Amino acid sequence: MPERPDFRAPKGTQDVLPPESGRWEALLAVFAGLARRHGYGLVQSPMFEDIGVFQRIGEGTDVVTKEMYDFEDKGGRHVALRPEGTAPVARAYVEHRPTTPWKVWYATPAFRYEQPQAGRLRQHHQVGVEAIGSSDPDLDVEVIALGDAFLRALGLRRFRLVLNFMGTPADRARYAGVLQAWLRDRSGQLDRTDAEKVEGHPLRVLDSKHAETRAVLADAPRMGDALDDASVAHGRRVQEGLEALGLAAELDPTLVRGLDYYTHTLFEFQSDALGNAQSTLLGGGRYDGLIEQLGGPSTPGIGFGCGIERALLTCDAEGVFGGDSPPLDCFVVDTAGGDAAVVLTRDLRAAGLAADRAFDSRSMKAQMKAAGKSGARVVAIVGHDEQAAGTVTVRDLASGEQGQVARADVTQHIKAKLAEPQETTT
RNA sequence: GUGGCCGUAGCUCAGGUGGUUAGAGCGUCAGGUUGUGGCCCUGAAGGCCGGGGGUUCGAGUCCCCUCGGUCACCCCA
Repeated sequence: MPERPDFRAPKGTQDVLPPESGRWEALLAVFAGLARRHGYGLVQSPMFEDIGVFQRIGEGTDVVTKEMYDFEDKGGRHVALRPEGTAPVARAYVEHRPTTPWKVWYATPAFRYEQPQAGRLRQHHQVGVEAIGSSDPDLDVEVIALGDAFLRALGLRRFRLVLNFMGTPADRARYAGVLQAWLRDRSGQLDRTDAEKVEGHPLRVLDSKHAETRAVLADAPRMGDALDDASVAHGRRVQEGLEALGLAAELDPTLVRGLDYYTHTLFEFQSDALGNAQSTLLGGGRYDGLIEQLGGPSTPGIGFGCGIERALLTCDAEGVFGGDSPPLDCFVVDTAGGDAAVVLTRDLRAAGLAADRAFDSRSMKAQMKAAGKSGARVVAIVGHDEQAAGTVTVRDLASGEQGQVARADVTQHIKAKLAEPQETTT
């Protein structure tokens, strides 16, 4: 006996099917609309890049060093599936040199080889924006406000905006050195896993969850003290702008993000709806050195990414952004066979209506059941009687009223009927 | 990558201490109404009990391995 195949979606991936996928369509439409109104255009770039594109941006990060899906293609090129959305856009900017400020948005899968759990997948999806070519703090404010507007448009309310400022790459390096020296002297008091980070990534120790470490950190040197005057002014202007828009932000000097390229403004929208482990809904920041690292001229940039699965999970937790798919306008029931249903359904659709029908010559009762389940407002019945008389029976599913309409007038009649306020009786 | 918990029809689940043909609700299909949905009634289909190995006269129930999910760590969206 041959083994029966038993294929499943790969570990850490999932199929999104109707009706759940209706929420994806809606979410994407919300994001696309907001991006357009903010002056951002869509960018579509490859799902994989030369692995160097990603290695350049995160030499010390887990996302790049441990979690990448990389492989050699048949031509011997070492490529990687994108683990995040910013680097490919930055690479495209360097390649094409569009005029600045270049404001773009994307919706993309992202791949990371990690241990999956709810809200953390090996293939997840993000919507995001990037704005390249301006260091104006007002742009930071615009990007953050766009993130806020998006979450609110989904109906989310129970989230908070957390901010930090890293300063210039030089500020950041200086602070990392100071912090590292300070932590070295106290490595015995830190949690063991945190102590191991001191040499490689001292900044990572900052957002530790371990109580021992947090106690030590209480009087560690602050990042804010390491910033130069211009960096301080940038941060202040961002905070003023957010305030002018009525956006409450909480400054957290221990906020550190997983990609190493951030400078100046760093931000996250967090929700505790999913528990601590997956609290970040949307995160981003400025990356003023990134374009240069990818071979372009020194060019500032800022952006964010938002995880779609996580956003939807958070919507569930808050009981918002439900998945009511738009109902059908008309369902065609056919008991006579022949071309009547084929042609009528086409005509309804051509007239701009959402129309569907039953197949497989099912009984009228079964077809009516399907019509009811479809949520259609009206049913158009074509049977022997109608075909003989050159008419169609049009039934209003909510009221149960029905009548004969001349075949030539059906689409007009149904359109007019749909324009009437919906019956609520019976 | 490490550790805990879980894995029975499409879905949600029930199946004391191992014992004959593995059950329910919902969903699906058909009939009750030979051209009329929702409610109701009747019936049917649908299970390598995640997979493999072992213990046993006998395993959905016990043991081992494995795959998947989930939670925590880690990391992050």
